[in-house]
Amino acid sequence: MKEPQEVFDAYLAEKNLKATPQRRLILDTILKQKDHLSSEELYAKVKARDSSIGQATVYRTLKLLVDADIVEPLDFADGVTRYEPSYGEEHHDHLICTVCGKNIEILDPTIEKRQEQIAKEQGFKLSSHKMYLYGICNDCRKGK
Amino acid sequence: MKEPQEVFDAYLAEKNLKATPQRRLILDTILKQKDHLSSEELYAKVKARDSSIGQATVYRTLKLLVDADIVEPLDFADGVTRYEPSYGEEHHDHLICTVCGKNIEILDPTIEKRQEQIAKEQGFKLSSHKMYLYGICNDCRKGK
DNA sequence: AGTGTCAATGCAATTCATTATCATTTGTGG
DNA sequence: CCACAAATGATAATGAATTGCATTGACACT
Repeated sequence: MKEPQEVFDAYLAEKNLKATPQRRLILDTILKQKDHLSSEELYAKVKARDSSIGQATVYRTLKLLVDADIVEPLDFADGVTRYEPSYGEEHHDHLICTVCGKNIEILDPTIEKRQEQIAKEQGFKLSSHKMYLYGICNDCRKGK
Repeated sequence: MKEPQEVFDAYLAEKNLKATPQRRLILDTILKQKDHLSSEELYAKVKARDSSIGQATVYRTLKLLVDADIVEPLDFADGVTRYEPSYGEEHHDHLICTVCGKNIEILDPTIEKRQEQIAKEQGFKLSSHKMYLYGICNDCRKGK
């Protein structure tokens, strides 16, 4: 499989956009991260490596990465959009603790299959889906 | 079954809050609406009936209605939160056409059950969930 | 009716994430 | 190496949502 960086370069070339050091650095920073980063957090990490980079560039690059299917936006219902690398990763959904913010990745074939089926029944060609389960985790329930 | 207005009154009474004409008017306006309204749109409709009502009151009342489980917030990923009456309605998810914006309400017991199960397996007490299926509807595929 | 209390309101101002503007700099294909 | 479109960083602007505040209103008790 191709490296994410190569995929990004190809995407940029195809769109007649430029491969700049900033863009490379931003992608590299996301890839190095296991967690789901908000653009704010990402900006902080990027800035630590090159303090001259501006917020706007981070936002702009994130958009490109999402469009290039290298990164996926997540909505944990706390007002900020988070991102995770998606290129080469298996699709998964999220189970989120609304108290501590902990989140667990889930993958359930039963659900995935039903989703496809439902869409077909309605005459839709499914292109993507989002599923978020919100709840309170064990620790937070005990911690009361 | 009780009327939504009664439920709201009961909720307000329990919380030592007041049943004001503005609040009643806002709830009434939502109930009269079949579509999913953003607070902006709701504000416009409310203002048409009583031009003295302020935006903030609409926001504040929506929060109360959500808390009272009379109304449910929806997130169609377009930056604005929409609301729909949920009291007395069966829970459902949404299948959205990314071309024309059409959205179909779906309800699938299989998925609902699996969601509960998954949460339990992870030690979570599920409080809510969101599931959105995005695709292209029959009409829009033909219309090409 | 008068008064005390406290929530509710409308307005304006504010917050916060995200986006647009713009002058300047920098890749990239020729 | 050049020309030029695209990218950048700084900053201003946007837009949804929230908050502060002075005023108003509702209700209970006298």
